[in-house]
Parts: sequence; C-alpha cells; structure tokens
Amino acid sequence: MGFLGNAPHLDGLLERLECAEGLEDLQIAIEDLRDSYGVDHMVYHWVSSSGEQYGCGTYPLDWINRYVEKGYLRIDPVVSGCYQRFHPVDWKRLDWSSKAARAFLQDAIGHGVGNQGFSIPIRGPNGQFALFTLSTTCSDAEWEEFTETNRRDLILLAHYFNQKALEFEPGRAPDPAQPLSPREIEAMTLLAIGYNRAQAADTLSISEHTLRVYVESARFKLGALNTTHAVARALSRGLIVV
Amino acid sequence: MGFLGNAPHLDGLLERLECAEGLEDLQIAIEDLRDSYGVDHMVYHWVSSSGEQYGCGTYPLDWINRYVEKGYLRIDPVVSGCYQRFHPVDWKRLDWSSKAARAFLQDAIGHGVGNQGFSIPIRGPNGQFALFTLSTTCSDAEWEEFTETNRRDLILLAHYFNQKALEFEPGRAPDPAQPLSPREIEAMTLLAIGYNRAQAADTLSISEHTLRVYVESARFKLGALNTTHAVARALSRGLIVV
DNA sequence: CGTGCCCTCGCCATTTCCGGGGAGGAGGAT
DNA sequence: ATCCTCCTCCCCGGAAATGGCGAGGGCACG
Repeated sequence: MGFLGNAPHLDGLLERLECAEGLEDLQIAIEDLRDSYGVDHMVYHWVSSSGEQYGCGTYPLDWINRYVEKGYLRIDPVVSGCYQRFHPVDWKRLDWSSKAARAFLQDAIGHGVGNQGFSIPIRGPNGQFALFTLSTTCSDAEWEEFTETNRRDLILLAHYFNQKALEFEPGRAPDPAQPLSPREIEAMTLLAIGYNRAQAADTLSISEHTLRVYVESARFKLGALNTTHAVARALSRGLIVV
Repeated sequence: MGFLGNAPHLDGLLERLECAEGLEDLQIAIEDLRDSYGVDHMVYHWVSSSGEQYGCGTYPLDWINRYVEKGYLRIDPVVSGCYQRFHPVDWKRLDWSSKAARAFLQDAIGHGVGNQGFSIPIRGPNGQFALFTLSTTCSDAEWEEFTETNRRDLILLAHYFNQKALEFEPGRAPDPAQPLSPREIEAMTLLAIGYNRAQAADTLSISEHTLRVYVESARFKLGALNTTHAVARALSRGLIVV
C-alpha cells in the first residue's frame, strides 16, 4: 500500500513518455509513474478491434491471467461503465449492484488490486477503446483529494500514453481499417437499426440485389464472416453509428 | 488577424468552463478563449449520432452556412484527417492533394478562416466525434511555436469542452439498459464475433435451440427487431464487448 | 409456497439470407 | 486515355434464421 505522494512535475513525465520507442518503454514509464504518484497500481490497457487485449501496468501477473481466463472483461464494471462515459470516473461511482460485479471486486482486491480506483476512458480511431487506470488502497477522503488534485494531469498522461500505444500497436497491419463507401455505410447503418434487406433497399430506393452487393462488399472489407459480424465490426470500429 | 498572445492561465479558463450551464455559455467561453489566445478563430463542433451538426465558435456566419449548404463536411480534409487520427494535428500536415480539398481551402480562406489551423479530434461514447479547432493568419514559424507551446493546454480545453457539450446534448434520453443474463451475453458475444447459431451453440455446449432462446430473449430485452439489430444495440450500449 | 426468472431441450413451416455467377455506366485518379 | 472504384441491376439454389408451439428442473424472493 502506497502513501499518495505529491504530484510530480508533469513536463518531465510527458517528455520521457514521448521518448518511448516500444511497449517495453511504456512499461518502464508506467512503473516510474506509479512510484511518482505513490499509488499501488497504474495500468494502461486496451482491446484491439480483433479482440486481443494489450496493455502495460503494474497489476500482479496472476491477476492479469485470472482476468483473461475468467473473461472478466465482460463483467468488469470499470470497463462497461467507462464504455458509456467520456470523463474519468471514480470506481465508487460505477454500478456494482450485480452479484457478478461484487464477486469480481472481491477477487480483484484479493489479488492485490486496491480498494480505490480511478479510470480514464480513451477512444481512438476505428473504435479503439482504452483505459488508463490508477488503483490503490486508502480511505475515500484521501482518494477523493488525490484524484481531484491530479485529474487534469492524469487526463493528459492518459492521452499521451494512448498516443504512444497507437504508434506501437501490433494490430496496425492486419487491421487495414478499409473505409466503407457512402452507400455501404448507409446500408450497414440501416441493417444495424433493425431493417431487413428488403426494407433497407426500399429506404435507399434501390433494388434489394444492389443492397446485397453493398452488404457483401462491406462484409468483405471488414473481413466479416456474416452480416451480423460485419455490423458488429463496423460499429466497434466506429464506421457506423446507431 | 490576431497576434498570438501569451498562454493564459489554464486553471481560470477551465474553472469558468466548468460553470457553463448551456450552449450559450460555451459560446461566450469560446469567444473569451479566442481573445485570450489571440487567435482569429476558435471553434468546437460535433456531429450527433442522428447526423445533426452542433457547435459553437467564432467562424463568420456566412462561412458556417456555406459549409453546411455545400456539404463541405464530406470533403473537409480537417474532418476526414482528424477522423483517422488520435492526436492533434496541424492543418499543414493533412492531405490537401485532391482538387476538391484545395478548392475548399481557397473558399475557407476567402471567408475569413485563417491560413493556419490546429485541430484536436475528440471521441465520446456511441461514436460521438467532435473537433476543437484554432485558426489564424500568421507565418508557419509563428504557428509552429504557438501550437507547440500550448498543445497540452489545448488538449485539456478540448476535453473539458466536450465534457460540457455531452452534458448539453439533446436526445441524451432514456437508455433503460435492461441487463442481459450471463448466458445471453455469451450468446450475443459469439454472434457478434461472427459465429452462426450452430457454432455458437457448440461453443457453449448447448443445443442450438437453447441458444436460440437466449438470442430471442436478448432480442426482446433490447427491443430489437432481429438478431443483427440486437447485436448492434448490445454493442452500442456496452452490454457486450467485441 | 406460489411467482418469476434462468437454463435446458424438441419439432415444423415460412421467411430471409448467403454465395456464386454476370453486366453496364459514371466519375475520379494517373 | 485508361484504370479503378463506386453504383446500379439481374438469376438461382442451398443454407440459415425466424416465429410459434410445446416441455421440465432449478433457484431466489417475498
């Protein structure tokens, strides 16, 4: 358990971050940051559009493995809560009402994650979604003061971290992020809001066959196995909005 | 044409921004900011999920009208360029190679937009995308120095602007967000990653019919018209993650 | 102890989707 | 001028999804 240190000088931190040349440097940087801020854990992680998880941080390895094995990504209130928000959020303000969520929290604390947490959602191109998280064990009042004091610096840190991570992202190559044509976007959007092909074609005033061509083309561009998959990918890559 | 002023004190700016209670206050704030930074124009604008454009800023009204009428949104290299990026970008670094883009730039400058520009992309939940832009008329060197100096403060300003804008956004209405059962989440997730019903049922070691029941149940809870619609809704509500 | 929700399974008819063909015109980019 | 992408339209057969019928056991909450 750390004792929350004084806010370190941001310029130096950002400068060192900007020199990072690989994920290893980010890992070193985040460990230093953790020490500078005097918190137990600092983590940056994200899910690529292909579903793989990447990240760096100071969580114990067995907790990370457990998280992945148990599929905690799908029930973690931090993830689902931040996914709906734009601004940073204190873990206490998330919805822990479900049984699974409380069990998850117990498990997390049992593996060394702090009882306090503060997570900043970050969104990038193509639906990229990342989280920059601080966690420690302390009182509510202490944590409140700490997060209020450092909120702005942490937002910037999250921003720069993500910028670096995007540079290094391994899935940059197999994820060409091929753009959809306007018609394809319209077609996919209509399907995403529940229209069937006949309705969608009617809405666009084109034949159903033409609409199919768009959907097939979009499916191909997105590397999707079927229409539902294509819509899901288009959504999570931010190519369409519902 | 302004002469680039010294960086104003960020704390005061952000505090006043946090007091804003409506779009009108944001408009006042952005005008003050423009004056504080000594640039010609400062603009924040975004496209809502329903496709409508909102914003506030200091562009001349006839330029804004022309922008909307001519559908410049679709050819503006600032928009399309920032849509692919995460970090702030100087307009000079964008792709102005197409004929339409150069004509657009001429038109913009002719309507009082500066020859220099700096735009920060911002992304929020549900595919929200916004731009925070500064523009002025000055030399490349001056602009370079100005943006380098104020880069971090501007990122924070953009962040806080967007946070306020999200609060004010109309149609932030009810999102009942009925929870899905664990099995339903698993089923929907498998469909979202491209499995067909047989594969998904096999993966979950249940009969295909049982899987169908989950999907139907989820579809009902989500108020969706079909499976694709249900997956789209589950995704955009953050109930499943792909 | 009923009521409701969750999990599990089966059959049938109808609708819809999928994937494989082919074909022509319009517009922009090199 | 030529290539490429986009937009538009058409046919067909097999595969998959949908909707509606039914059934039973478990678990929790009041």
